Amino acid sequence: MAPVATARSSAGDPARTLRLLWRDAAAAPRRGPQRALDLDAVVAAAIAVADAEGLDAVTMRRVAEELGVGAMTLYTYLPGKAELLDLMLDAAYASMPRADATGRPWRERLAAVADENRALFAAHAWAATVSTLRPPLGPGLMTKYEHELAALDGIGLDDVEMDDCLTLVLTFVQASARDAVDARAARHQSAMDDEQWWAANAGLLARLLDPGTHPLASRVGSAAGAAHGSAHDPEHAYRFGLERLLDGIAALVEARGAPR
Amino acid sequence: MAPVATARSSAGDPARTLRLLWRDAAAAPRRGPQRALDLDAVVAAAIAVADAEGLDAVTMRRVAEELGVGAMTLYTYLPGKAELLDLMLDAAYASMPRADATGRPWRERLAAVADENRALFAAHAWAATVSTLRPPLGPGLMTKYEHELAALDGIGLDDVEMDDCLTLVLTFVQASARDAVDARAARHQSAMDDEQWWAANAGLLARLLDPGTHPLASRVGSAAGAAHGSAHDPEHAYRFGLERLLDGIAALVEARGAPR
DNA sequence: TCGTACAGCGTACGTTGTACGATGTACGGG
DNA sequence: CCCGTACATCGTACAACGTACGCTGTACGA
Repeated sequence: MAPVATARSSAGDPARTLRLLWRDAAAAPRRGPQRALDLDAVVAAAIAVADAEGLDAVTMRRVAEELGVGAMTLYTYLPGKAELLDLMLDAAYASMPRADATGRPWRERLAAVADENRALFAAHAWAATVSTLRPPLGPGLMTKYEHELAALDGIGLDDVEMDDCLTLVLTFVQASARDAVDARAARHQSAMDDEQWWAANAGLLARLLDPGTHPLASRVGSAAGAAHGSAHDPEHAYRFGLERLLDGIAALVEARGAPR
Repeated sequence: MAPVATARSSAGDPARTLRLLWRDAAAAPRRGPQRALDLDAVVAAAIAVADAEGLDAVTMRRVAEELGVGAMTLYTYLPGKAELLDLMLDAAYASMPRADATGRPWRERLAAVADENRALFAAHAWAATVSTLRPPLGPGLMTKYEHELAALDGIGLDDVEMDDCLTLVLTFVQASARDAVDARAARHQSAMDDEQWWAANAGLLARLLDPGTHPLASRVGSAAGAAHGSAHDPEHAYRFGLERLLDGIAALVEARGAPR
């Protein structure tokens, strides 16, 4: 088979999850034997496995093995795997380098935000596969959110529009990054990279697809295939899409009669 | 735990997969007992299960049970689950209603393409979770591709740009739809819908987030939360994002000096 | 008529998250 | 100083998953 798991986070009690994310010291126990590890070590080990071998390799057994403990020991640090994913993601957010771009034009600032997120997904590809519908509301995300909103501050948008524009850019960057993850997973599982896959299929498809009934598909499909060497080029799609997105946001900013 | 599987397709031999997608009759056997089912019945059963209970419920055992046969019987119709996903997706593409929009302005045509895809994901939410990096190159996709390229034909873009713009729109619609799937899966697993989740977290977060160090996050976050009743509103994000995207593409079309 | 190609499928294996309960540790009240 | 108890650790077990293997029975071609 060939599944690439994406996982959902935030499954359990919100208060408990927030206490973990913010490392609430009051939650620490008083009696009993000393703990061999701490939460940061567990999260770091999980991230190391995910970076090296993908999110599928992050199993409770594997992370425990990495730390030299039994699988069930992890459950004394965390309620379950969903919370581990929340903590991994918030830690990844916290680790992002954030260049100060004050004074530059908003378009440059927003492009930098997109590139920073693209770099995040390049460093931690697994992060692109985690749903952010219910994001980990930890210190890492909050710092990231504050920084990214600054790119959209003072250009004439209201608060909701600022959030809308940021969401749009981040959704796009994440969607682009998922393709890169899929490409890696596909290569790993089928021992065939995208170019080989496309080369194997393009010839066969040419015999099945009638250019008479599908003139545009035949012409444009082969033009795009030839240009990218495959059915899809994630790098090109990112650069092209980001420019269109910024143009679209510029139209909104101009409609609001903005300075800078 | 809380995984929402997305699955990869196109794992095996490309020629075999294409023969299945295009229902190559020459691949049918000559001797042996009569078959109780056909490929279309298997695919239809799998789609029915996925529509009703999500892609996670589509297991080989479950689909077989739905058809009144043993699990291993499916392997006489298909090489494996990856091919089943390819066939499901191509069948879903083939089933999309396609209104003729010739004569209308390109922006309306492209918005219609986006809405048609959004409707696909509304009818078959599971389709949004399948990677399309290596799409099922079957008749359903080819018809869809031809139809969608027509929306971008004759407006001054070259072949590669037409494919780029279509890819951008489809990537965006799919990313939006994934959020809707995640929302449903989250509700199913945590017995808490997005508004309840946000209500439970917003109050707790307010005590952890310092408005002094995170002024924008506090202000914009609560404005957006109040506007949507949650951390994220997929429906609003779709409408907002599509308008920006079309504006961005319009800038490209104008730069090419287009008519219509 | 019968050899053989094929359909159907029962069983089994290795993998997952995690519930349960046994065992051992070390703190705090007497 | 000492022991009850709260806690850490983790071996075992279970119900899923995809699918490899090999057996049984069918029906076509010679």
